[in-house]
Amino acid sequence: MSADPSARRGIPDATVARLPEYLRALTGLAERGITSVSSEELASAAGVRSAKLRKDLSHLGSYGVRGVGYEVDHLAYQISRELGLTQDWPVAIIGMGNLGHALAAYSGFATRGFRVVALLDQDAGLLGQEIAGITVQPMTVLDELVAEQGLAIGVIATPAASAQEVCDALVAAGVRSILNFAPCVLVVPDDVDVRKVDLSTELQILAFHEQRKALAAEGALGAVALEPVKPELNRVVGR
Amino acid sequence: MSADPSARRGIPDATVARLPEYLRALTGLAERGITSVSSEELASAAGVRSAKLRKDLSHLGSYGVRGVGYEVDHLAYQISRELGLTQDWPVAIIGMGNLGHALAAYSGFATRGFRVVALLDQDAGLLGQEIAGITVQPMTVLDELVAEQGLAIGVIATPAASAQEVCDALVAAGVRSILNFAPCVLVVPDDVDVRKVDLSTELQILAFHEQRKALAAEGALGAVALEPVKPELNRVVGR
DNA sequence: ACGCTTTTGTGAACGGATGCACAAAGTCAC
DNA sequence: GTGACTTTGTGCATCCGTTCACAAAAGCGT
Repeated sequence: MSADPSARRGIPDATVARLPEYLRALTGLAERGITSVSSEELASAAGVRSAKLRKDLSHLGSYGVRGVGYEVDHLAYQISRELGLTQDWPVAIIGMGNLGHALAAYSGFATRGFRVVALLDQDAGLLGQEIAGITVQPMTVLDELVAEQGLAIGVIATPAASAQEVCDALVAAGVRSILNFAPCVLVVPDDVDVRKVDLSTELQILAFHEQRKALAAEGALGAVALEPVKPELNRVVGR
Repeated sequence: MSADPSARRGIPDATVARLPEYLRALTGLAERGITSVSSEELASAAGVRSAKLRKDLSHLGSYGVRGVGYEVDHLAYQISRELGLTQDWPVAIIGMGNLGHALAAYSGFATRGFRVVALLDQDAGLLGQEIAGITVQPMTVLDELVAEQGLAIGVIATPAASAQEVCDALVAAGVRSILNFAPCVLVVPDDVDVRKVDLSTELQILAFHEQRKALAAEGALGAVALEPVKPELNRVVGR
């Protein structure tokens, strides 16, 4: 309806994915006492091109001043609001193995906007144990957490074998946003969002590029080696 | 040069990012004794559309049989090879805090293709301690690791404040592939690949979508009440 | 041998994201 | 008030990735 540029029905996913980085950069600037920033400077701090930054920001409204730049606090607030960080989202972590344990203590949650309200595990042996000041509870409290605490986000840190089962329990309890650390594909209804964080996938992508670099170097040396001169350049590369 | 379809100069990044998932799906099928699979089945197991899967696979060559499908073992091998997993990549983890500790013990590395050869930390208090069977060493051994172990991949699990410093040390030692868990932008030369894994970014993206869902529900209920009042509500801050 | 069925591999259309270049809109100096 | 200067916001062209739809290729039954 409105011609308001913040007709936020359609902020591109690619833009949304970058907003947290912009917010982080702005927070850093604010801590250093900087109150105003140009798109060029902010883009550089966030690791993108200034044109991309400006286009991204234009999707949330017109918060800059031509000839001057952006007011750091104000822009940070606008991005926070757009991301829904002006409220605290209750989070539950399921699976208190190595990873879940680390996540419970990880400062990432300490960021304004999120609050760990529960640690859950299926293993009766861990129940009652206290981790990072929170008592580990059984999965059966999920319904209660959603109803009484407004639990909205579930973090799955279980082995892959139990991830789908845990996911189903979260969905059944009414959780519609899931962060999955288990290396597997989760099947969920359309109205549930799943984001996946996968260490071994990332390593494999790095390995692909690393291999390409190694092959390129080898190829370059090989080409030289084909020339009848300079045989001593044949060094072992990569491997 | 060659008209070989596996002219791998250009496998799209988007495709490379999905290959690990295909590989995982294939491994799962193989474990269940399945020897042949159609693009439809494999795509379903990997959570993508069959057309996308087929196009992705077509970038590495023509390994399917029309009217039949793909031979599981063979395709798994081809993807492994393309990803560079037929060799073991030496990995070092830097930063033995909560996260680094969990990563050292995490089974993600146990996947064929990677081998943790060192755990490093700048804190002298942790040196000599043994984690997951590996002794924590100081950063100064980096050069040695690259020269003698062929260290190729560095995993940064330090706080954001020291991440760039650690990154610079890795690059100086010759490491060209970095997986960064610290919530910050790393500046590196062009020939170095950095991939970032960031818990709080992922949570914030989820929060955005969660908020949108909440607003949509609210809007559906109270559309009449909310609509006329909205303009000028957000223009509070001057400068 | 031959047509019927299945499934791959891919050309072509489409849509979204990126980068470029510049007009519009503001500040600042005087 | 005016003109020079700075920086935003955005139309446009381009590129990359996804989806569609189908011809080509293989197996199978007769």
